[in-house]
Amino acid sequence: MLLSEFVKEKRNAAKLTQPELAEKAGVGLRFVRDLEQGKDTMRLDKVNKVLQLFGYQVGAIPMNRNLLPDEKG
Amino acid sequence: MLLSEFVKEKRNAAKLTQPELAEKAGVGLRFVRDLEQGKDTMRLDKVNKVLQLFGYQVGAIPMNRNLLPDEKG
DNA sequence: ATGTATTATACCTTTACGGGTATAAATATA
DNA sequence: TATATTTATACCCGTAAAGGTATAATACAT
Repeated sequence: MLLSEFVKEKRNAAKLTQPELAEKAGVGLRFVRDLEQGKDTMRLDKVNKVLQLFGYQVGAIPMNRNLLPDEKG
Repeated sequence: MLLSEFVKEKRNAAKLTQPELAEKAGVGLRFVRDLEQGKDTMRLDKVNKVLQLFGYQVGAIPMNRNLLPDEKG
C-alpha cells in the first residue's frame, strides 16, 4: 500500500474532493494532487497534516510487513 | 517514539557515526543531523533512504498506536 | 587535567518543493 | 449526445530544504 493510494482511499471514504481535503488539512491543492499522484519527495510535515486528518501519522514501518494499516476493504 | 529518536537509536545500535550513516544512506551529513535533531520538514524520499538502511520504511500509522515499532529496549 | 572522536550549530549556495492558477483530461449525470 | 464536476498536467515564482564546510560543543577516553 503506497502512501498515495492510502490518502486517495481515505479521502474518497470521507467523500472529500481534493480541494476540500487541501483546505481541511491546511495544505495547498497542488500538494494533495502531487501526493496522490505518487510523488515521493514531499515534505514530512505536510504529509503529516494530511494523515492526521484521518487519524494517522507518518512513522517507521518494517519493510517486510504491509505498509497498509490493514483496513483496505 | 519520534522519528528522530528512532533513527538515532538504530544508528547507535549499528555502531555508525553520522557521517557513516549519511554515506551509506546516500544523503548528506547535514540531513542526518537535522533528522536526528527533530526537524520535521524533511523530504520523504530522503527519510526513506535512511530508514531503508535499517529495514524500515515511511508509512501511515494510526495515531493512537505507538509510533515506535516496539523494540525500544 | 589534556587529547581525540563525535555531534551540534552557523553560514552560504543551489535546487526544487509548494502554492497559486489556468487549462486539459477524465468521470460522472442527465 | 451535452453538461457539470472532479482530477490531472503545465506554468511561474518565492522560499526553504539539502548539501558542503567551518567552528563550537559535547562525549569519551587516557
